[in-house]
Amino acid sequence: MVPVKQRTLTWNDLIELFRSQKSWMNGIVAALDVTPQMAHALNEIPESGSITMKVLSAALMCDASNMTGIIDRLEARALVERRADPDDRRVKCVALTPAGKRLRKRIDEAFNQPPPAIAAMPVADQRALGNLIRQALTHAEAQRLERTGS
Amino acid sequence: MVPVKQRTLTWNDLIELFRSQKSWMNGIVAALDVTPQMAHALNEIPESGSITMKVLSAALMCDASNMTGIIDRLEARALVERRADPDDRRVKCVALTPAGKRLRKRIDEAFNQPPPAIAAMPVADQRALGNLIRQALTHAEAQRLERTGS
DNA sequence: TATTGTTATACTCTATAACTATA
DNA sequence: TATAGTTATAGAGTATAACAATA
Repeated sequence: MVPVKQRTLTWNDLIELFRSQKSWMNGIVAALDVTPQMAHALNEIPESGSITMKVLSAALMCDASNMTGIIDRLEARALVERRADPDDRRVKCVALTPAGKRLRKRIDEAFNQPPPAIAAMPVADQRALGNLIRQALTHAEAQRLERTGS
Repeated sequence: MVPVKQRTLTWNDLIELFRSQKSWMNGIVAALDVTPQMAHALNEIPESGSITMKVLSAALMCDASNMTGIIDRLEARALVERRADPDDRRVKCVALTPAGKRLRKRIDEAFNQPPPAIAAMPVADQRALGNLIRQALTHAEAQRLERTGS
């Protein structure tokens, strides 16, 4: 009877799981012929309508200059298009093209699956894990608001 | 009474948590004046003794040519040193310098803490999460062996 | 003056291919 | 021939600073 370790979840545990599943995820995005960041950006652009560069770079938590490059690459692939904002001519609105919408849907489906290491667990554990992680996400969001919105 | 969502853990949940905690982690490694990959490499080099470039690149799941660059940067900072392997002159052994050992210890302590979003949860939940994630890690390792060792 | 987005620049990380030196 | 590591190269992501257009 091996005693179960009763330790809290550390950053090391989390990053180790993330790294172990990275090649699975890289394979999925590579098969769709995009990079992880391009996939993330596509996922943040609404199915219909548009999003500004500023909001997009906040969602990807990267610098605005960085966002320019990622959207450049998506635009070169005709997956998105930049539009002028009629109300404020400084602002650029990014919208999905039909091809972008199709790709976004495929990415969305792939990323809403459990990664292989999770899928190998009993379903009850997968659910317990899902509930706990989503609870952690609410704390993360609250802490983010505390940092930025004070 | 809001019903709790009973969904399994998806890749989207996991990556969202990871991204939300990334700036916290980036802050820690930046304060220690290393990049995340440099920190990871330092953590894989044993406290005493050495590790070969090949084993190191397998641990970081990156190409060998990539490993050369990361170790170059650590060596330029005098945190590690390359030694010749007396048994096989093709092999390079990487070992920590005294400064590397000190830094490795600080990294190890930082990464064995729960990230802020986890630390905000009740300790019982943190432990449950730790046990479930470490269970997932054993599945990940089994799947890795299945892929490579068959 | 402040804000949105871009350009210029520099560095890290990433992989592939060609190479050196061993085995 | 095969393996360990490096170099050369190219592309992607990252941040900072300077800039243009607009508010």
